[in-house]
Amino acid sequence: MLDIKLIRDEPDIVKQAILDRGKDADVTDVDGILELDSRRRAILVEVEELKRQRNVAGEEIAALKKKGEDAGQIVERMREISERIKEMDAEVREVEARRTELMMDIPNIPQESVPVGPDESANEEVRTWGKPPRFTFEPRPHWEIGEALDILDFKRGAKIASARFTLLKGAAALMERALINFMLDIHTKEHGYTEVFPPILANQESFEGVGQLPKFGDDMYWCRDDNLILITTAEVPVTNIHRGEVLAEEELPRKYVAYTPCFRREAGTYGKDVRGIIRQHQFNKVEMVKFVHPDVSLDELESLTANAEEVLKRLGIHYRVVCLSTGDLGFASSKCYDLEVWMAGAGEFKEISSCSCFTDFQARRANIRFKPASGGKPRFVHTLNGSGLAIGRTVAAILESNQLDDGRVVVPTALQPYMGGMTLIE
RNA sequence: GGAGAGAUGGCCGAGUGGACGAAGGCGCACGCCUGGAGAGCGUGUGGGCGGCUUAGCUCCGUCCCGUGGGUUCGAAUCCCACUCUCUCCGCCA
Repeated sequence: MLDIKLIRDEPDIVKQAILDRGKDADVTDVDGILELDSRRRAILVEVEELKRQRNVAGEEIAALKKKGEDAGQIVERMREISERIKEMDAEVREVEARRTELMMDIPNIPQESVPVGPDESANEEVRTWGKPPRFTFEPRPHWEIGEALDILDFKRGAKIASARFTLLKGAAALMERALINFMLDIHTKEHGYTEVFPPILANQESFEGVGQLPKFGDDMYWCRDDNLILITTAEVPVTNIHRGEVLAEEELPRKYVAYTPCFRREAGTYGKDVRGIIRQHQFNKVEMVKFVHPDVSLDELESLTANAEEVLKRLGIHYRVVCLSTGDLGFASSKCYDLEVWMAGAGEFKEISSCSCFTDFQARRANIRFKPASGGKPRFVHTLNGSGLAIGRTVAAILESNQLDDGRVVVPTALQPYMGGMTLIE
């Protein structure tokens, strides 16, 4: 959520941001908010004056009664005022609710350094690492490799659950587990993150706190009987660790890393990535989340991205870093780098991590603040998060990058200790 | 799932329908005291919204005692619903 003061003072900046983002655009909402906001304040001034009168009268009544005198007249007068207050309070509540509703749908303001453009075609490649592997044969996509090795079983995954669920067997299951440990170890032991294992179901407030509700409920699995939702990413529970809290400035930055399964209905992606394990309803992910001081959030985005990149470097997988354009930027994000890994079999780059700075957008929704060390009022922290990395896609990338002409797959050296010394999948 | 208890300021803890947001204590901050520290003494110690002024960090108002409603001229205090925590029983990885 944006600061109402920003919308008041700089409505044109907000409108421009909405236009730059393209698709969610409805600039008239800003005017609607401004109107409701001034209505709200006008009523507030009036009703607070009435409340003041009520408080004064209350003291008078108490004093009169103490003296044993009759306060009937004042009471009678106050009865009317109270009635009026009740009406106006309800009005304020209603106006406020409508204002908040509109505000919840306004996306974050992109950073100035974010390229302006309508969609992913305007994204900017920031850097690349490594080179695409060369083959003396036609490299195959991971689903062919996986089925041939009998480690990816799509048919049975579908039988057990539905399409876009995959049964991992043998070396694939082992690699999945190994990658989780491998990544967690890097981030906890070398990058200074604290490991957490959060609830995999979260309530509605938690989803609202990170900006996934009310807008994107269609993509979630709801347990309606219990009013809980399967998390779409660890960002949801981990960011909400500090919902409603005031941290000490000295506690910043707070850095967490979590492995969790993630669940997405992938509504509206029919026909996209239908083969393989790129787009699944259930997938594993290691996620980094940071709570930082507002002054350093963009630096923290760079280091967060570097932390994610480190995993790919250790695994020796070719990738590039892309700065998303305004049109491709997530709703809550002010700046975002995607790490795209080279899928040797498919011959294209695929997103494997998304590292975002949300400035105070999530913190305002989730009410996460810090107390400045120099004193003064609490301020909103800035939040960031990034995958480090999506596990399934990493498996796919390894299978495709490290395949041999006979169908076997070389286990990356760095991962071998995590797979019981296995060097080759055959 | 059944039965019961409870939710007050950073923490502990009192609280009557009407007294700067609330006794007391702890903690914390500043000051005094001290050669220094401690003790002691003194002062202070939350947040949201809004107004004025256009920035007072020591202005004014309003709201906040789990959350949301209700009763009342007035509610932390009475009523209702919900949420959470704790104890016991049952079931269970």
